[in-house]
This record gives sequence, structure tokens and C-alpha cells, in this order.
Amino acid sequence: MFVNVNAHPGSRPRVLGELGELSRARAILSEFKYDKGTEIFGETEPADYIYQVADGAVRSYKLLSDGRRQIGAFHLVGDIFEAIVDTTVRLMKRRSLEHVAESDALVALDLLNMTTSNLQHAEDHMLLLGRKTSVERVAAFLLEMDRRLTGASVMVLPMCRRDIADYLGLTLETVSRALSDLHGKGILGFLGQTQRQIVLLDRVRLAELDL
Amino acid sequence: MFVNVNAHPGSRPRVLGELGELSRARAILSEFKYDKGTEIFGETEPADYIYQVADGAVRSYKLLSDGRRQIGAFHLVGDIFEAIVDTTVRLMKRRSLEHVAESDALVALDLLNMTTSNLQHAEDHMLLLGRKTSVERVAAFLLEMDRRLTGASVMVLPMCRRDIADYLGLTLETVSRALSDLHGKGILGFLGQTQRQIVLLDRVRLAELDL
DNA sequence: CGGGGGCTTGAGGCCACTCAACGATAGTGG
DNA sequence: CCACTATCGTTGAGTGGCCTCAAGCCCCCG
Repeated sequence: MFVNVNAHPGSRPRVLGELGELSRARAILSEFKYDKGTEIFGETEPADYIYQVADGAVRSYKLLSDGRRQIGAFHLVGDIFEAIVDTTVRLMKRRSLEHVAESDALVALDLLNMTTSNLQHAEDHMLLLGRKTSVERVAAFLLEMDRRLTGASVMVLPMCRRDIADYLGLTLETVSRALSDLHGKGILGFLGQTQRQIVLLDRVRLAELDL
Repeated sequence: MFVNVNAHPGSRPRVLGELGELSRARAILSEFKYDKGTEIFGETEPADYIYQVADGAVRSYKLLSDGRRQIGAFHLVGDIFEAIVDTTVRLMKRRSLEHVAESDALVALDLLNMTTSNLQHAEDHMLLLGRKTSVERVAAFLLEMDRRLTGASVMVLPMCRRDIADYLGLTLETVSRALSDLHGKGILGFLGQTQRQIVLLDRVRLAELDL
């Protein structure tokens, strides 16, 4: 579902996104499975591989020296690449993909389209982080997840409140309060008490919060 | 100095960055000059051209419906492309560049590298927007500008406080206070009263604020 | 049943925002 | 050359939204 690429701290191309069929056919090497919470690689490691998540979900993030964390995407790049639920990835040698890209413009365009849509997402996310209120952020998050979890009527979030908070630039308490707020307004419902399962009762009003 | 590309609201590739010599040689068409504050294009326009800033500086931003603004970069993409000082750009047909990229992998790699470094920047900026305090943001901003303005001893900022604020996800008052704060601590000095001209007196302590 | 992790909820505090006044600068036209 | 004005920037006072700290609930798993 997600793709990711790593790189040396100072090295050049980093990508992530959905690989086109073309690229996939040529360069996939093998599959690996990582358990929930496994760190796939950190920024300091050699990082010679490109990962494509075949199953599961990943997050990637940056850290400040005092521990503050910002998740850039629930699929992302260059930072740290970590499984948040049991996850299977396909991977291939970075160099080999680059080599292919040098000779094949279509593969290169594939990579370009990947980074391009990631950049697109990053821009939207910067707007969210820089200018939206807590409820607006949570609403945008729910809509994004709803879009990507292929809309079963019940949304089962793969990540915990802390992850959501670090994605949205909030604290987990504020995320929780915002969800309660939306719940109280009848915009969403919870299933069970664990509250990882969320039902969007009123997508219209939710979308109105996403400016 | 900067490059930018636009696109239809929902269309795919958007890029920006420094074009390699190779691409430049083939696809540049002509130069245009835009006065300060000119909107080069908005997100809704057809957008058939790729721009490269030859001289001057640009900003690009996104807006919320109520007017809140987030500047994604002081060179950037897909959003709105606007001159903040008198600016000269080179431009070329978008389609023609894409066409070249289809047949020439090196051009495509050029584009890939451009978007890749933009994505890099966006990730760092998300960390700033999500997790840094006002003084940390301003410190990071000054260091970034210092790096890019090819370090004359006096830094002349091309953008106003409001632009800085919208870049850093703050208000202009908070930016001003943070600058005064750094001034009071002897980390930076002002030239003249206009205070667009800034002298970094103590880069070491400034860098300590950039975690 | 005890313990721990994830989540919610409450009380209080702080940082950045809002609103407002003022100073400085640059551009304009008399 | 000097008002006049608009824009930009600084500074202050007060507010508010989100964070911090803390308690308590629910559920899973031993």
C-alpha cells in the first residue's frame, strides 16, 4: 500500500509512493516482514534499499534532539522507516533502481511521479501544520484516512493516538479531545470502547471543517 | 535561482528546483519579467508553463477559505507563484519538457532530483511547523536564509515580516518579537532602522537554537 | 485478578495570537 | 524640500487555544 525509500544523511534521491507496474516488474527483489514497532532503518544507516510496503502500514518521522517528533506521513521518506503494525514490504537495491532509471526514462518518470505526489501531500500537510486548528486537523486526518482505507463503513485506524498527534503536530490529549468533540456533535461514532474503530456519521459536516 | 512548475488543480507532475544544464539547454524558451507582488499564476489556471527564476525571488502558498495562508517555500510548487521582488524568470512549455523527459532519462532524472530536494525541504519544514517554538523557527529561518543568500556579512531579506510569518506558521508580531529577542541576546544585529538588513553576530548560538 | 497500555477527561498554566497604539521609512505630489 | 500618506515594523496588554500534569476508565493479557 505504501512505498518508501531511504538514503544516506546527505545523499540525493529519496522517493516513496506507489511504484508503477513498469518499475515493479524490473526491480523487485524480495519480500520481508517486519513486526509492529520495528525500526526498518534510521537516518544514519547506510540505506541501500528501497522499500515498498506490500501489506500493513508504516510511518516515518523526524526527531528533535529533545525528543519532539514530527511524523511527515504515514508513508514516507528519508527519515526513519518503521512498522506500526505487522507489515510486509517488497524491497530492491537502491542502486539498481537508479541504474535502471538512468537508461529508462519511463522508470525515471515513475519515480518522478512518486515524489511529485509526495510533495503534493507535503504541501497540503504544511498548510495543516502551519494554519489549522486542532479540530480542523483531526477532521482532515479522518477524511484522509477515510479516503485511503477504501471506505469500509467502519474505519479501523492502524495507529495510536500518539502517532496521530505527532502527525498532526498536536498532543495526544488534544487529539482525543477533538475526537470527543466531533463525537459529541454527532459527526462520528465509536465502535466498542477501544475507539480505534470509528464510524463517520456525517461526512458532509466533517468536510465542512476541512477548509 | 529558483524554479517552479504549475499544474492543473488535479493534474500530476509538479516540480521546482534548480534545473540541470542538460535540461536547460534543450527546453528554455524565453525570459519574462514580473514586478513585485505579481501573481504569476494561480491553481485554477490552465498552467502550461514551467518557470525558472533567473533573478529575484518568489514565494508560493496555499490559502484556506477564510484567508489563512501558509507559504510552503520561498521557491515552490503547484500552488500560487508570485513575485515578491522584481523578478525575471525563464519559462518553457510544460508539455515539451515532459516530452523530452519521456525520451531522455537524464532529463527525467534532473526533474526527479529537483522534486526530491524539494521533498527533503518540505519534510524539514513540517518538523519546524509541527514541533518547534517561535524562536526556534525564526532561528532556523535565519540560518536557511544565511545559507542561501551566499553569506554576505549583511543579510538583506527580500521578504516582509508577514511573509516570514506565513512561512513559519506564526504571526508577524511573533516573528518581530522573536527577532527582538535574538537581538537583545546579542545573537543578531540590525542595520539601519528598517531592519530588513540583518547581521548574524553569533552563528554558533543561533545554530544551538536549531535542534 | 492484578498490572499495564491505550484512551479520556479535568484543572491550571503558558506560549503564541489578537487587538491596538506608535515609530520609522519610502513614495507622492504640492 | 516638505507635508501627507501608506506600508512596514515594533511593542504592549490581554485573551485563548493548546499543552502539561494528573487522575481515572477500559480492555487485553498475563
